[in-house]
Amino acid sequence: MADKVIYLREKPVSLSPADERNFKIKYAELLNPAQLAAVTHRDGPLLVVAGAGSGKTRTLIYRVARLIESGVPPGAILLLTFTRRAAQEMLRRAEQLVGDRAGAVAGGTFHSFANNVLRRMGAPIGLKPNFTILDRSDMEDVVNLLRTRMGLASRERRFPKKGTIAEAISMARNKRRALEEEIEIDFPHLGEHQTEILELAKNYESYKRERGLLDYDDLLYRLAELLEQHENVRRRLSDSYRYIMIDEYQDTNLIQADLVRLLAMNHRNVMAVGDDAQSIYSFRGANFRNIMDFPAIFPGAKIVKLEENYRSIQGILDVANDVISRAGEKYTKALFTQREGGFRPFLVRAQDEHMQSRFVAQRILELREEGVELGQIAVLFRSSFHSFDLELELQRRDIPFIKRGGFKFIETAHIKDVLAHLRVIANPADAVSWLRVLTLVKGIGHRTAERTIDALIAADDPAAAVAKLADQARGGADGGLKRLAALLAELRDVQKRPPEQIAMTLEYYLPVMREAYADDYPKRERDLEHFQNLTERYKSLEQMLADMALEPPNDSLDGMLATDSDDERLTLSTIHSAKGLEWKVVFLIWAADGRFPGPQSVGDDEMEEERRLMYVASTRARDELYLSYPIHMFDRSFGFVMGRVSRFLEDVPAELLQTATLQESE
DNA sequence: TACAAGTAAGTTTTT
DNA sequence: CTTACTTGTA
Repeated sequence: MADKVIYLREKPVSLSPADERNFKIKYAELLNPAQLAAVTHRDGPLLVVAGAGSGKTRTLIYRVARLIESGVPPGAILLLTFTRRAAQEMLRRAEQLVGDRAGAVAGGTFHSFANNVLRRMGAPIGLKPNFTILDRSDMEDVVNLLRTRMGLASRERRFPKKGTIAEAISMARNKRRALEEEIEIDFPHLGEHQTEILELAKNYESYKRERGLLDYDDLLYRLAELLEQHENVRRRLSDSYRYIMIDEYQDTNLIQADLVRLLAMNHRNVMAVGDDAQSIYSFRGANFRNIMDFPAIFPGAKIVKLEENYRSIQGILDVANDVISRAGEKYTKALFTQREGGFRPFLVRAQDEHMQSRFVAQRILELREEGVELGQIAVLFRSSFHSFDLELELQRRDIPFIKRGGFKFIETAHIKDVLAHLRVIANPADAVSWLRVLTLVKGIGHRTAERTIDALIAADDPAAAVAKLADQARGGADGGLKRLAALLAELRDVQKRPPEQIAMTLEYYLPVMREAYADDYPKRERDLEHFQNLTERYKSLEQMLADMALEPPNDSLDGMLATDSDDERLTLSTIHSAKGLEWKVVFLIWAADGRFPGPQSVGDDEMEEERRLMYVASTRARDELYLSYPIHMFDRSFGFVMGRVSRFLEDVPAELLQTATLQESE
């Protein structure tokens, strides 16, 4: 941004019909009236309540194009979306409309935006640009460390485990509650440990602050802190991003809504797009009431509703509308479509899980015969383990697939091990990674590692400090420490690029790994190879590490052949990860009570969210929708029990669904 | 003090 | 299947 930009802001620009001729794109011909109203809106707050498949993305893209065509510099537009993938996809489509200029639009998730701003401008609140981002399992590592350090582990009453504590701490922050209150409301069974947990949470805060560590929640909170306390920073950001657009607004939480308010304080040019009926992230503190509250935060906001669905045929929409119509909460709109079609969604009863898998695999093969590409088909499920049996069946039949959501291979121990070595190079104060790196050395356990870490952090040259440790080491740890010192020196010495640094780390780590995971190291080696390929393109270590924490590649390798392109692969996905996507044919497996909704959805609010999930799942389908469930399902404590169809489908009128029972052929 | 092996208990969704 | 904690051995 070299040129100085002067903004004229006396009056919102209102275009008379004649002015339309100044635009290359014929907006009025390409958009319906509601979409057009949203796209041509220029200054001031705008809320777009957009139903599933109503052209929400299209509206955002055309608004970006319209702004650019009106002379707004692309760099002054900030597009906050749910995943960076979504942002990139939007910008790609915008580029098709207005050309390369769209590439300069800023975009990403709240977290990645916060990361960038804090690295660039975080100094006033005491942040160094090389801070480390802790993902959830890093956070748990720290909690665990403090738990042992505080002597909370061995007591008569079992102290809650690290995951639960981390969950409570994070949830409190996402819902913007005091931890006491959060424990009382969502974790009443932890009440007896409250004093210790509060103490631990306090230690966790100072531990992070002292070592330049930020967890996911810190990214948002510290950005808010920066904007609130330093008006000059806020002004600078507000001046550079003069038009802010937020996708999936129903899934933002209070702190994110607050960030929007702060960023837009100086110009109020905010466009929020969302669907209250599709809010599925309240477990992360998201609150769909943010949508309703938008006009209160931004008085005078214009509201546009998009209700026409362009995605699904009427038969699919009828089922989806019926599911959501039984919700306790009344939603703002009902979808309609002009896509007629004779297909009614199938409700398929299978004898057991394996039969369900065979049905899905068989139908997919038939569809392929009919000319439907695998890339046009998806299988959705509530929890990622629901697809295990199906994955085996797909492999058996050589159907290539890609799995999204659930398991992240970046979180497996071996990948985290490799990353830890690079993280201590990027931020030598990163105690979490030091702990990992040191305990990997043979002869060093938690005790020794912990005693040593503070000295390492204080040292100017960590590699030399490790070498010194090797000299003093007892118990056969010296050899391992020497090799580690050599690696660290090598990694630090030259300004190498991530791919080389990873290659060097692997040379050191692979022998260590073969010993540590003697039983399954071949699989882990393949993972590491895949990981190496993924990181090939990175030029900066910091960028790579930030990406790995914020946008981890979460595709599983299983069932994926190197030769398969995206079009030739079936998608398996959790419903959460399918958000915003669509396919020609969608299968929803395990539509059974006890799986979907799961056993832990007991409260009314939780059940409402499960219902919205069912709505999201069914509205992903364009032409065909198959809902299936097994009537015999395995339960840990009861063995095989009778399965029942999901309560959300139970009351759907019979004429809206075709029911089918699977039969073994002779 | 480090670590392997064994027992027992709890299991969703994501940045 | 993972995590927490105990016990036995070097």
